[in-house]
Amino acid sequence: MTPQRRAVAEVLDGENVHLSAEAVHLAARRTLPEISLATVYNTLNELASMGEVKEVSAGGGPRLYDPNVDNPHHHLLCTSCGDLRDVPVEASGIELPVGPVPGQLDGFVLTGVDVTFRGVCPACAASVSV
Amino acid sequence: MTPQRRAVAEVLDGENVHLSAEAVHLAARRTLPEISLATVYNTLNELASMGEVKEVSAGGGPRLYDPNVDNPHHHLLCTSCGDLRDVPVEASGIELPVGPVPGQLDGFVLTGVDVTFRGVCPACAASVSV
DNA sequence: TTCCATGCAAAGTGTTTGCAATAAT
DNA sequence: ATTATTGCAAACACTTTGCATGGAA
Repeated sequence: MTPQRRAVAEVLDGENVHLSAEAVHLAARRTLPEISLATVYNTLNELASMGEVKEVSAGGGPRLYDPNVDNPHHHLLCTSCGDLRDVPVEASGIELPVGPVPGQLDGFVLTGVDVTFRGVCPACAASVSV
Repeated sequence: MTPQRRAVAEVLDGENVHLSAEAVHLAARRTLPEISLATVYNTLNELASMGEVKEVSAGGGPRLYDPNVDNPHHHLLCTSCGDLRDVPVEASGIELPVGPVPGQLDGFVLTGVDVTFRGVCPACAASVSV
């Protein structure tokens, strides 16, 4: 556990709006100014393969990193500014299949389901109408 | 309507496995060998903004293009080979909210919901176990 | 000493853009 | 003649990789 990894982990910890690698880099620099972007990428990839963090691809932009891996949740993407936040499952009107998913899926071995709501956040809606 | 656009449209038409821009380029070359990749990108972007095609971002890989914009459906992504195919809604065990979505979503104006199942396709499962 | 993580810079992917040549009205 | 579209190549955004350095066991 190096200072760099700790810095990256601290940035992610407790976030509910998900960050890009560059945003993580920026934030991590506040506590560790000499950390490099490559190290942030490497660390994020390690965290992802350890299952500490989940990579989510939002629209066409950069990959975002979601530290909330324990509570099942959906995502809410602002297609205007790219912000991606969590949505509690019970607020979404969608229920995930509880049991094993039906075999209709062509013999796939399923590992998960992602649900992403797309829309325009209040801030963007306001700035468009101005 | 130029030959290039027709070639791109023809490639996409009727596909149920979604293609990357490069795959579209490759396929379009079969009928129009001189078509350029840039034109494929331009055309795909136009089709997308006209609503004839939907861009979907699969994992970290290239963007994929989904010509099936009329029938609501989910997606099934093989995280091993990157293949993305349609799933009929009724085969998924997930029901999309029918009415207006609850106001719990922080005042977002919703434009859609994407549901993506992740898993490993039979072909990849077989080649892993070999 | 041995090892691994870092930082930098270069290379790699995927996508967009500037511009001259071309084709259509 | 005017306008829009193409192809090419260069630029661009994001991510990964190679390699020399430096710290920890």
